[in-house]
Amino acid sequence: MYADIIVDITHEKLDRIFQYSIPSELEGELSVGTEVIVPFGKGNRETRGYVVSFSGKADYPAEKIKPVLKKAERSVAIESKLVALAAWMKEQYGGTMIQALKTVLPIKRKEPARVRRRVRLLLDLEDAKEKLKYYLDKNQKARARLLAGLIDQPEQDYELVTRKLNVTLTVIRSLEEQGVVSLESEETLRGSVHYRRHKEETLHFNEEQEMAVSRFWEDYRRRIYGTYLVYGVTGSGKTEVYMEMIRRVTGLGKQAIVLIPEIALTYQTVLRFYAHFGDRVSILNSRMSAGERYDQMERVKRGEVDVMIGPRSALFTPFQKLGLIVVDEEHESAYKSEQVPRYHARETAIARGKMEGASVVLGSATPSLEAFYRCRQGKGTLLTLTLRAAGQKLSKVYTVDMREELKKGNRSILSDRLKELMRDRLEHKQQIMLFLNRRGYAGFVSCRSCGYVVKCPHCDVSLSAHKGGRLVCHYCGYEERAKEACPSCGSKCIGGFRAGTQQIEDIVKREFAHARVLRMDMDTTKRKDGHEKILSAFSNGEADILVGTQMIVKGHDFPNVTLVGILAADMSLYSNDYRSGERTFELLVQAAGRAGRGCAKGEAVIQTYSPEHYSIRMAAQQDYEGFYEEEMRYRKLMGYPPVSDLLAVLMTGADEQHLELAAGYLKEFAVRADKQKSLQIIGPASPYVNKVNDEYRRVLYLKCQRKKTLTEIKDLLEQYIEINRGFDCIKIQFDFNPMGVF
DNA sequence: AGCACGCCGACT
DNA sequence: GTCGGCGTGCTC
Repeated sequence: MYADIIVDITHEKLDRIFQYSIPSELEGELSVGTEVIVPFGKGNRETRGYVVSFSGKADYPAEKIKPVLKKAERSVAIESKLVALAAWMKEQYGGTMIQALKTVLPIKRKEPARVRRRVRLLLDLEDAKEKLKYYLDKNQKARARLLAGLIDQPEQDYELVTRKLNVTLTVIRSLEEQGVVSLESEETLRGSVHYRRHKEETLHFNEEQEMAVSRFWEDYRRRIYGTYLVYGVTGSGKTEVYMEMIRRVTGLGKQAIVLIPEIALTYQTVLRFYAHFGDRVSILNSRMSAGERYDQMERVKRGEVDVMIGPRSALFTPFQKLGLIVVDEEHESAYKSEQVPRYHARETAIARGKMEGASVVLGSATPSLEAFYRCRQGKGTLLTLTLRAAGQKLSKVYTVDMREELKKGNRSILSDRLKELMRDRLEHKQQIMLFLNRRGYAGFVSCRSCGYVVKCPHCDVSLSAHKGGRLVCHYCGYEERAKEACPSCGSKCIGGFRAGTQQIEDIVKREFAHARVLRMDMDTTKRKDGHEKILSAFSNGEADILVGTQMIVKGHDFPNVTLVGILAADMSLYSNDYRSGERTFELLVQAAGRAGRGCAKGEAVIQTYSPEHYSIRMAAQQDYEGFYEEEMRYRKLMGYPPVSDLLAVLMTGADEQHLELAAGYLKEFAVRADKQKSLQIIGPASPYVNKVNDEYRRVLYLKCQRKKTLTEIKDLLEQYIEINRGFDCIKIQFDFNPMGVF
């Protein structure tokens, strides 16, 4: 038995497995995640390492394998807790332990900007020149190079010096010993905000909010650390509830993590947290460089931070005494990682909470079926907020059947009802949002005469028209110039089929000549801060109408918006995706919730071709539980999550026939491995996007009532793939309860 | 990252 | 010959 160990995570060259034997006194003492001390390198330096897995045979000359020295002290336990979480993630979501560790541990990359190591000349010019002459005389080239460089500029960056002057650390060290130079490392931790808290802002609660907090606190005081779902309609003041919970938990000397989907982190929210917790708050976002993130984590380790706010990666903040994890907008698909391990931050938060004795609070106006189901099963406590905090009414929602509009002879993309309401709002100087649900519908280019669609030569998807006559593949980045004529039939009638925001903007401008219209989509937010700029412009009343895609729906408060138009509600409904009903409902309710956040009452118009569909019906009534019941019936019938668990096995390979064959073998193996016949196996099938980057793709779905069985089968598949030569040139990824179908 | 090894010019 | 600087490659 050998222990596979990763040493000293901080260096990329050593980021691989080293095998060690296990001495008899440590037998049975080690497990995956244990932090150990091992002898490493020529001098058998004592080095920190983590047990990552165990193997029966050595992949390395057995006589060269050294034994593990000892277990590391428990003192630096944060890391080993996170390693244990990584082990859980690996087990749950597949992939290698290294991949899991990399997502969990903050890796100190070669970041010149961070630990600025500087080399400084200690001698004055005279002495230095003399010394230089001496080195040149003695033909000590490297030393001379370094010194000459420093005479030129007496203080330089370590990275720069080593690279440009081609000297190694050894040279700098020897000059340091001679007192010629000094090597200094100054620590500048960026990203720490200096914010003076003026006064403790007092929170005002209504009865429901009060109830939610005290229900949570009753448990917490009795050391019951559970999972809670704050189900609160838009505007019911969930953030205040979180803040009060955090205030109480941090009051006990514990720390809290707040996860937010990237897009929902508004400046207003940030300020509120600062106002409350001052510079004990730290904020992470995905635009930060690796160095900046590392700095934040350093501050945490020094105990300078109590509250960490950020996207899913903030979940791995190395707090000593983690007391609470909040997952805001828990239903958001951004919480599912797109990279291996494809973890879901909600599930992983619950796992971490259990491991470290922290409570987990999920929050949403449209909870995921997973979260609500969890409460129904008694694995979580439901805390409901039905009232808008400032006492406003919920928006009134109209559904317009667009088929009827067509019968009436209205061919416009705007229904009569919507136009009428828009006119009214413009008269009253109130603002309007028009939302286009355009998922999976990104302006492809086709021939009007023969129907030819321009596709990417490397991927099985159509190219999207971008500004400046470019056609771009969204999967691999391939680009070509827009075509003048159809390559298939030669017709000149080829062009972008763009029922997009731009078209709507034009129509609106034509219909309402005096209205000021702002558009927000991929094109207009490309530039840095484009997103923020447009939103703040709209917020300041610089426009009457905001036209946009999903991004205008998330998390922003515009008090003067009293009308929301949803132009094509069912566009996301008819994909073959088992989550499409849920996603449509979510989107509609969130969009409708944007209206009437101020004092005036809000209205929303849902335009649809399928008003009878339960997702749309229930959204119009803003009836979450009604939707939940309907949707759960469907999931139960089909055996989809959260009733059953679903494991997608995604296989990619350059040779389609070989891939087909391998996929078939894998399925047969799965059938054989499923001893109790409790699995339902679907496929292998060609996914919707059949080819990406010249690699073909196949997908196999495994459904099972018991999650455990599924992870066991996943382990067996991983083993089978590793042993079998036939899978050498095929990449396999597991996706546990995927966000959609492939 | 840190350490040893081996190459190469310089000095006894 | 041998000493010391310097680049290179390896670490279970």
